[in-house]
Amino acid sequence: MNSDATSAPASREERRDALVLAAYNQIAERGFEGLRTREVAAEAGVNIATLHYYFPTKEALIRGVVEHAMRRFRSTLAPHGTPEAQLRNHLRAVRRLLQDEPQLGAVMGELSLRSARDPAIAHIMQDTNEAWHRTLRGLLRRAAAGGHLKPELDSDAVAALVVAALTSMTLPTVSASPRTDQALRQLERWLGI
Amino acid sequence: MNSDATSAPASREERRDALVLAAYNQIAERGFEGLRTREVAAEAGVNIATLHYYFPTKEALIRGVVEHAMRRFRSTLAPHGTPEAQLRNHLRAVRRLLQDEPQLGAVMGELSLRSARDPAIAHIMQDTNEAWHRTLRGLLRRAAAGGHLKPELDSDAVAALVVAALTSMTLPTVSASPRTDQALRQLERWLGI
Amino acid sequence: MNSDATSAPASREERRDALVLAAYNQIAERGFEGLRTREVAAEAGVNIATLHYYFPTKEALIRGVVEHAMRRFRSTLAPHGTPEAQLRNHLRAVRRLLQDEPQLGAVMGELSLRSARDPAIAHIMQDTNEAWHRTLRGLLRRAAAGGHLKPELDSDAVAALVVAALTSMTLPTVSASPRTDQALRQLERWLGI
Amino acid sequence: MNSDATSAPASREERRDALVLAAYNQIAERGFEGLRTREVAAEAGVNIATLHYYFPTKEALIRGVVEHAMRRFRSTLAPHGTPEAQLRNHLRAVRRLLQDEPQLGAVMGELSLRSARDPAIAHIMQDTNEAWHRTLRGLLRRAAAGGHLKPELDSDAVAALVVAALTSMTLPTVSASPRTDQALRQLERWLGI
DNA sequence: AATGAATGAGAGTTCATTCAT
DNA sequence: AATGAATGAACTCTCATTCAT
Repeated sequence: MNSDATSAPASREERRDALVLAAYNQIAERGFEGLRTREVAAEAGVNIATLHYYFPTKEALIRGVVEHAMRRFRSTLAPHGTPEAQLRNHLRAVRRLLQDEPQLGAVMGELSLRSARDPAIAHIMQDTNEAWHRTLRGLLRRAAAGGHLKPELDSDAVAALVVAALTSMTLPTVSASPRTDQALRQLERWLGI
Repeated sequence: MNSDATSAPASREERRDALVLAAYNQIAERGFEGLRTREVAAEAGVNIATLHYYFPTKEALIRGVVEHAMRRFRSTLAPHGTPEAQLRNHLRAVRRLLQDEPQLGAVMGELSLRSARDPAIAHIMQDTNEAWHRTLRGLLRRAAAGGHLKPELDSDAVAALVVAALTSMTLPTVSASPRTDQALRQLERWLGI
Repeated sequence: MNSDATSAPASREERRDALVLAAYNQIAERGFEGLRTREVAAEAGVNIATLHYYFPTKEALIRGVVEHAMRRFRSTLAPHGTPEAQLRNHLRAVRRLLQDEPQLGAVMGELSLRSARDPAIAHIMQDTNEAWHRTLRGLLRRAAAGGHLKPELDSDAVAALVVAALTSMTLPTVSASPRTDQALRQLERWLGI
Repeated sequence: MNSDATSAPASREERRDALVLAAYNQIAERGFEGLRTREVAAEAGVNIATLHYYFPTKEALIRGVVEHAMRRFRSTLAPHGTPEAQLRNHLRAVRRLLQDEPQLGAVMGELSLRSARDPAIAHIMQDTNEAWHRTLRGLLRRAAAGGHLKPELDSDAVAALVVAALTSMTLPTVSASPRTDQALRQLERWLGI
């Protein structure tokens, strides 16, 4: 619950964001299964009718959450440094992001499952995944060209494997395991970074 | 819809199984979000009250689905042959299972996410994952001991990575990608199998 | 409110009818504007969910009311005796029906207005009106053929005027006027019956 | 939608009238059942809060509509010429008015039904009807006195019948019928005008 | 004089569960 | 063992109205 009597009056954008964030947290905590508009409104400190003033339907609110999660996740995709360093940093950044903000993993997992039933989400997730894959493949190729990576690697296949390994960490079953860090380090060893 | 007027009268066990299977399919198709007991009963060809005769609550029915999914999944964990062959076969068997019975992946994904909220499911999923991990680690060790695997590999870490990679395939985002097979082949290459 | 603790258990058909009757009374009392499913359920002595067990939507319930009102009204259209007597009896029967069961007039008025927005209702009302018109025209012709009516009358036009005059009595503005009976008697005088 | 950016700034009275007219049109189109203040405000090109500045409640707005409709209708009641001509003209004027401005019939019908629940409306409608009746009766008497009408007619009863017949034309069921004009002509024939 | 933002009360509808038979 | 009927609680969404500016 967020109702802070001393907080400054929220602007239009801030209130929208607060609602999206509340929904984001609710989805992380209870899944789409347990997402209740009244709960979201309460957590944002507003009346249920106010929620509908900003988002005409629950679906519209969910689209807001999708955008938020994607923006949040894409922030990890813009590294700098040498390609090898970027690769290593990227693996660790994703891992850290999912650890520091466990909601993101949960929401991404929920969205991934929902994409099987919701073409709009499927499309967005696919786009994001494609961008992610291309970024990784680019890094792998440049690292190989610079002689800092075993040249026999198929950059497409490796990129796909890295995406898969990192994606699996959005699932509690995997991310809760104490061996997940070992798995990532093994990946780094194989990549030689 | 399963109501076959000419079918033999269903035994207690058969009816229970039919209900579990109907629920399993419903979860695969609509997620926990869209699981409706009435729909399950209808698909099993019985009245909603009959469902509650076999499963007092929706939760009880879900526990039945969990058992079913786990049994289904564990069946892939019992390979034979040389350790290297078992390893390779296992990777392919999991891949094939998820392709042939897409419901299993969907349900496993749903269960994985739900385990964050449901300790009972979390416990079962963890047990299954532990068993899976131990099986893989054993194979890796025996393969290494037989000289059929690069000896410098940390079998614990590799097993974790394999589990992660295969688990990621329960998510539509990954399993729908055309590069998933390449990723698996890359894994085989690194393992040297 | 109808909840009679000593009443016999209602059969499927009885309960349906009770709900339709409750809705019919509510529409008469408060108009479509004030029709509330919860109120209807309460008047029929059942839970709101039970109402939806019998009628999936409010619209379905309204269709039930339309049928009921039409059946109720058509019952007046089957007279017997000589054509002149039938005519006279019909005028009086309609008048009496609307006086004894003021709900019917109110509901018919509501339906008439709603037919401007609801093609299904428009169709039903039109059919009923056509049947009514034909019945009256038939009576007028037979009465004229028997020499009991001024032969110069245009039976089509007269029938239309009778329908209009009687229909106007569904409006409270008209039916509440103390001169409505005089108007009907004037009509009889002109018809010579 | 009426928002004309180039129009002169509306005066207090004009804005009030615009809102009443918008409400009048909405009632004609959707009935009291579908009357929404937001829709009215939008059609008048103002904010919903502005509507409440002019009309504190929805009821107040409706009273405004009642006045407007009554004024509109009464305009037909002031004929001139010989009594017979006035009578004939009146019948035709009402018919034409309802054809040219179908909203008026719809609104009058809605008001008539509402008068059963709303004493204020009932009172106004009754007054209007009384005035109408007296006007017609006066015309009938003068026409009879002038020898232009069958003298045996009961002017009170005939006036009531004329009012009833014309009132019925506010109902779509009647006014939509192609025989309404015939009915009116039959009335004229009987009156001998 | 006018508005964007907010809300309380309540609408129709859904759903897991229960009960009498 | 099986069901039709019934329900309490809760859901998303709507609407007339209010309030600060």
